Amino acid sequence: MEIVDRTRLMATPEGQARNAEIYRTAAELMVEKGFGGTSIGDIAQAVGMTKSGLYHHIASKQDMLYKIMTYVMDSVEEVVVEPTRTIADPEERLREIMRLHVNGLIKYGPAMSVLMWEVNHLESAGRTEIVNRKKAYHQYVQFAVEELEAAGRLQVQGVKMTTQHILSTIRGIARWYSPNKSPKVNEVVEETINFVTRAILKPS
Amino acid sequence: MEIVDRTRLMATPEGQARNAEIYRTAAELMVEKGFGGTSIGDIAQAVGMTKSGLYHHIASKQDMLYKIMTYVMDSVEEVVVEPTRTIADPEERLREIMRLHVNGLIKYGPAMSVLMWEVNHLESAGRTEIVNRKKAYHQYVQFAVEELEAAGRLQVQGVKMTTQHILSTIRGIARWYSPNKSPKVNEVVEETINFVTRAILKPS
DNA sequence: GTCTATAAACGGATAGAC
DNA sequence: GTCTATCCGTTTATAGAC
Repeated sequence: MEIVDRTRLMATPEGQARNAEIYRTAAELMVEKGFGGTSIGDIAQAVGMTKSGLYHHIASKQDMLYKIMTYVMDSVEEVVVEPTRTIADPEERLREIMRLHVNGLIKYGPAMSVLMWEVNHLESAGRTEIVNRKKAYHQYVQFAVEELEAAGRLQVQGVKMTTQHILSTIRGIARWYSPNKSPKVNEVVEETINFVTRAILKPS
Repeated sequence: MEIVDRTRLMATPEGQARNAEIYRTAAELMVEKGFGGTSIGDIAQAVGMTKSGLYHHIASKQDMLYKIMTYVMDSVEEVVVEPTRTIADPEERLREIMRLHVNGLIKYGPAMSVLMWEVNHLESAGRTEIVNRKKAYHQYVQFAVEELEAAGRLQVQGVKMTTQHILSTIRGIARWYSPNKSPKVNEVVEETINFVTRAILKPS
């Protein structure tokens, strides 16, 4: 099941395939070596170009980072938030959010990792924008937890800390999961959902 | 309750106070801007010195990173692993590991964050060494989970994934916890332990 | 132990040819 | 769309004075 078209995710507004490869490679390098540790030269070399050649495709290193984050954030809103908005039951909604979030994490690992861990390197307006969108997503998850608490189905005291723990567990997957290895995606998804729901919900 | 003397943690072998300040400041900057994004000039400025002045205290930027990680790793082994080795019951041991780990995380936040997230920037021999020590700690935690499974007290299927989720939850705290804010350290410790134990243990 | 000065390399980014 | 050549600021690191 495709969550979203892979090309679209990393495409620039012009939507060219070459750009997709550039941004994907850049994301991979940034995850491996950090934004500051990844030079334009590194990226150029990885896609088989010179620095100047690369600059034909990008505006600046900073803008690259912004574009990667924008497209991933778009995807999260499109494939995680939108499809779950209409789920009335908070437990079911939270389960679905987690399922889609983990699936996206695994499919678009590097770019999502950049979004999660390199926001500090964004500058000025772009930074504010991405930070706000990330906060909004956090709020969206927290809202489900709040509804669970209001319904008396939450086992824990702190809604905020609970939300943090849920998201930490999910984000952590990006650090240890490697494709083509033992646990299949679906196992990871299911066991993560079980882990979290057992942790936060009253036994039914 | 002091986990370990703060000066000792970041002291160089010579054990001078000035060095402690330098390494602590360096760790803070590296957490904020990443290893690659933090220059020797930044660190020098933050401690009120020139770059050359700073080089009297350090061998190289790379060596700084290695020293920070070594001392934090030493601390983890000393204040988390050693005091829990003799606890026979795996559940009690795991609880105590989590308690001490979270406490250390909060007390020595920046340096621990560097250990957790900047290992990729270590080079050659030092990198191998630190990576192995981190693996050993991971194994130590996983062993408690394995013993719980052998005793039939584990509710989950995968020991490895469970260990990852436990450590993700703990490490995540470093990303959202800010001192002098609402949840007191002890609340964080207790609720985190509850979160994890509910997630992984069969109801007793 | 801290400074000024400087070396040597690398960084992001641009101009202009093809 | 990719290249060579180049600009210029920054980076790590050292030499040597005080």
